[in-house]
Amino acid sequence: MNPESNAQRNTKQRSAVRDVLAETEGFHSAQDLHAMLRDRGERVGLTTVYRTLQGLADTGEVDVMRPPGGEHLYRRCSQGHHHHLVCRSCGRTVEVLGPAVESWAEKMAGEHGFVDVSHTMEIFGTCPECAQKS
Amino acid sequence: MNPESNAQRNTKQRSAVRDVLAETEGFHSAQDLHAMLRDRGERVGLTTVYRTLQGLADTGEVDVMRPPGGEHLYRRCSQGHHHHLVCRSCGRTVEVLGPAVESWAEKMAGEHGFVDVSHTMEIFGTCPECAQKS
DNA sequence: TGCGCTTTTGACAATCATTGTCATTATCGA
DNA sequence: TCGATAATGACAATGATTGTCAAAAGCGCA
Repeated sequence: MNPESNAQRNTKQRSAVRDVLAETEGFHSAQDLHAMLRDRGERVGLTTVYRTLQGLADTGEVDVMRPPGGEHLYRRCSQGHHHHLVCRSCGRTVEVLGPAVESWAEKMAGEHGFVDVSHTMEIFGTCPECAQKS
Repeated sequence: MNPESNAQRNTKQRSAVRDVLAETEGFHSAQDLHAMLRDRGERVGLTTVYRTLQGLADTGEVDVMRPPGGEHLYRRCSQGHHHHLVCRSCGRTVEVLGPAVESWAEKMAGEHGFVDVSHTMEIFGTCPECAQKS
């Protein structure tokens, strides 16, 4: 009956996942992160990694990206909403901010009576270096 | 050795897939479309549906959406770029136009020197009716 | 129009990320 | 410290998508 059920317990595994996320740059798949944890000697089950990431994604602590043709990629989310500009050749990622986009999305949703709104946006392109190579 | 190998042959199956797409509104999964084709008496393999959809997506004839937690959804692309407002409960879809978003994406990409830019955006929320039910 | 090369098809198997299960373990509040 | 309860993790299950390859169909050319 607890409305704000903060039943989030603080476990070693959860901290471990947070730690790797904090110490790595860029996006990584759940399986990647799992492998990193094993290399560090942490003993964390793959299932747990998945569930932890889901939880973190729910609370907005991490970003999730679903690139075409692949696994979900996770990344420590710098607080605040933002989007990504991704090079489709080398995978380089640039964070971009677009307050205008945020408010536009909200407005659109509002006009149609939608509530509890979220949105995803990704920009794909070829970065300067990759463009030069071809 | 043909550089522009337009080796696209015109088969019954391909037309059939195009036809269902043309005559249905909204998004449908590959499996959906396959089922519709069977109902019509068309004899098309599931594998072929997948491959045809991929091809159509490559040429930009159809939209692809990857909602969280599910299959890919395909839709005949109404010419012109647009985005979608999707109810995460009942799946209802509303098309929304946002020229501002388009140009913003282009500008952002340009500022970072990215070329050959495309982008995806989806807005998720709960539509008025579903919100009332809960 | 008929022939042959090449693409396409389609049934089935294989893949693989993600989720479900459930007994065991660890955490947190009292 | 103790007990209720959430979290863990090994494993199985799921299910969409892709690979395979022999058989069939399209298209260009004579």
